[in-house]
Parts: sequence; C-alpha cells; structure tokens
Amino acid sequence: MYSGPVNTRERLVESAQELLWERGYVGTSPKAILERAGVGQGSMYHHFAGKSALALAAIRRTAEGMRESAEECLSGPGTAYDRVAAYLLRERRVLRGCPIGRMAQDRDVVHSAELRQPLDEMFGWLRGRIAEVLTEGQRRGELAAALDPAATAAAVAAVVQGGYVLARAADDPAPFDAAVHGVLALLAAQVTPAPASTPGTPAAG
Amino acid sequence: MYSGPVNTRERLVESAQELLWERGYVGTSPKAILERAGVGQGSMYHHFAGKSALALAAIRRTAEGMRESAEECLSGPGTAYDRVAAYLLRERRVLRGCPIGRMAQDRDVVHSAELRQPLDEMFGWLRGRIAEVLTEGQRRGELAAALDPAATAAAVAAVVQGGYVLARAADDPAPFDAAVHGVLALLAAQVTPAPASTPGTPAAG
DNA sequence: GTCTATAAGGGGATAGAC
DNA sequence: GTCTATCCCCTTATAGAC
Repeated sequence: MYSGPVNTRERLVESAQELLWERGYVGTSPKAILERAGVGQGSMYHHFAGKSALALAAIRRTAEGMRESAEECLSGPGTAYDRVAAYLLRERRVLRGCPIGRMAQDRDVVHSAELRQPLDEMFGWLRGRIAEVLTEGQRRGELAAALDPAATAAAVAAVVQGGYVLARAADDPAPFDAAVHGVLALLAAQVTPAPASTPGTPAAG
Repeated sequence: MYSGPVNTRERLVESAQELLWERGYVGTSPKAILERAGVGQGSMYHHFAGKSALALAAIRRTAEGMRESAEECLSGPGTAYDRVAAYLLRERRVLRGCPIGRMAQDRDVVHSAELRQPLDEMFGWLRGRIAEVLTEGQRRGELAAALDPAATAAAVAAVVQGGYVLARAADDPAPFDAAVHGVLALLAAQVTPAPASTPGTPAAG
C-alpha cells in the first residue's frame, strides 16, 4: 500500500526514484511509475514533459540525498582515516546497489548530457570531498605526505561502486565488505605512527 | 557491414555479446540481435529457446574471454606487485565499461540463477586468482605478511569495476585511471623494501 | 535450417472529457 | 489537475511456408 506524500508531483518523483533504483532507466516505464504512485497517466504528463523529465527530477533528488548522507560521514569527528572509514563502513543495503552508480551503466542516461549531469556532479563532488579530507589529514600529520589525495579518493569511491557490482554478481554482500576492509587496511598503513598528543612530548618517560 | 563468422549460430552469439555490452539485458531485444547478425527471426528460435537462452550463451562466452585476458596479466612475469599492476594497467576501452560488471546491474540477470552464475564464477575466480598472486608474493617475501590477500584482492577487483562506473558518470576515463593509480600506490607501500637478490648476500662488498 | 506472417501485450505519448 | 480512451510502434514468441 502506498504511504508516501499526498502531493501528486511528489508521489511521482518518489515512485520514479524507487523504480529507477530497482530497474534502471530502460527498465522503468511511465506506466509502472504511475501504478506505484497510484495516479493516472494524465497527471504525469501534466507535471512533466515525459519520462526523461520525470527521471531527471528523480535522479537529481537521489543524488542530493546521497551527497547529504556522504557529507554526514565525511564531516564527522575523528581523524581523516576515521572519517573515510565512517563513509566506507556506513550501513548500506549492499545488494540493492547504488542508485546513482546504477544510472551510470544505463546507455540512455550516459548518452544524455542532461541526465548524466547529476551523476557527474555527485561523483565529482564525492571524489573531491574525500580528497579534501585526506589532504587535511596530511596537513595535520595524520597521514603520510607521499599519499596522492586525488588518486586515493578515486580509489575509495571506486571500491564502493565496484563492491556493489561484486556483491550483486555473487548475490552476497561479502565481497563488498571484503573490498572495503581491504582498502581500509591499505589506507591504515598510511597513518603516521603514534603521533604524540603534544609534539615533542613523548607519552612515557 | 557485418564481417563476423559465417556460421549462423556464431553470428547470433557474437551479436548478442556486443549488444548486451552496449545496452544491457533489458535494453537488448531479439530483433536488434537478429538485425545485427543479419539473420531472420526463425533462425534464432531454431538455435535457441528464446532471448534468455541466447543471452546465457553470450554471457558465458564473454566471461570466458575476460577470464583468459585477466589470467594472461596475472600469470605474467615479475613480482606479485608487477602482475597485479599489469592487470590493473592493461589497456581497456574504459568508457564502454565491463561487459560482465554491466550484467550485474541488470535486474533480470541478477534475479535469474542461470544468468547470474557466469558472473558469480568469473568474479569469484578473479578475486581468488588475485589473492593467490598476493599470497605467493608474501611467501616470496615481496609483500608485507600483514596484508590480507582476500580482502586486498576484493579491493583490487572492486577498484576496476568502480572505476568504470566513475568514468562513465564523468564521460571521461580519468577517474578510472586515478582510482587504479591510487590503489597501486597503496599496494606499493606494502612491498618489502630492497630485498637482496640472494638472501644474506649484500649486493656490494 | 532459414524465412515471413501473425499475434497478444507493453512502451511512450496525445486528446479530450470531467 | 486528474482521469480514461486512443494511437503507433516495439517486444517476444509461435506458425507454418520454403
């Protein structure tokens, strides 16, 4: 039973978000969206020019949500390593996959400049934000100076997206968890050993 | 102009391989396969029970090809690091994505035990094979003993799959290359420093 | 073996009533 | 604003001629 917003436009967008996540762009028909939203066909074509316009609204909203939840982890407390770990280890319904990464596999989405833009912005922001966190860690002396923040950030983001792929292929979240722990262990080796809380003041005499 | 095999069954399988790569399972119609292969509808239903049977043959063949080309890199010369690097750096048409990883995003494929099996086997083999290479590197003293081979292998495989996703979202291979170099740099830090060519025999007297 | 013909249903959009 | 009716083409498959 539908239990979302009363507003028709909202219901359409939310239904589209869910269906795009489950079935992708090609696999999602306007009819299926309407049925899930519980509205007639006329309502959709009143609020949106067509399938792609509705999909654009849905993708934008999903990307914004992802950005917010990622920022929550990455701006949290602790060291740079802690914050990246918080992002990598945050609870996910792994087998559902990433609603934005999913779109990147869809021909119609990638071939449309308009539909691809939210994906590009979202992942561009994500890589940049992780790189910022890593750079900050280097400035604070938490992370090895030799680390390339941009490349490492791309690797971190890629592990998440690739983890979803491996997990779905296996129908088991285990490969996702293994990949995340693998990259975290590699990153942990870049953490500067035993920094004194006050530089120049060894902890024990 | 079609320039593949003369054999009708072969033409169907190869056409299906290409279209599944480009458009995914839902996005690929029997009609499109027939047109690309240049055969009539009756031929397809003579050789295959239907769309999914043809797709299964195509997916199996693609998975086998990927396995062979990965094995070529991973069984090459050099240290464990060299062999993993060879796999990660091998030439790829990045924006096309991975033909097998692509299938893992497709609902109809993942929900069918039969169609998902080749994906599961391929990625399972890949993670295992990379883990073997890493374990061998540890035995030879090339890699830090603390490294978790299975987790690291999963991370390596995930970086490739996720790299494709990031690159397609950006319509630019750069994020793929950045991710690959990021994980390689992290792995390089696990390489045992300056092993003597003959243990106990320093290079210079 | 390979072809064309045919069919039942869905995809995506428009028209127009209410 | 929201609904139903209608349209044309595509999808997947079957039938049967050659």
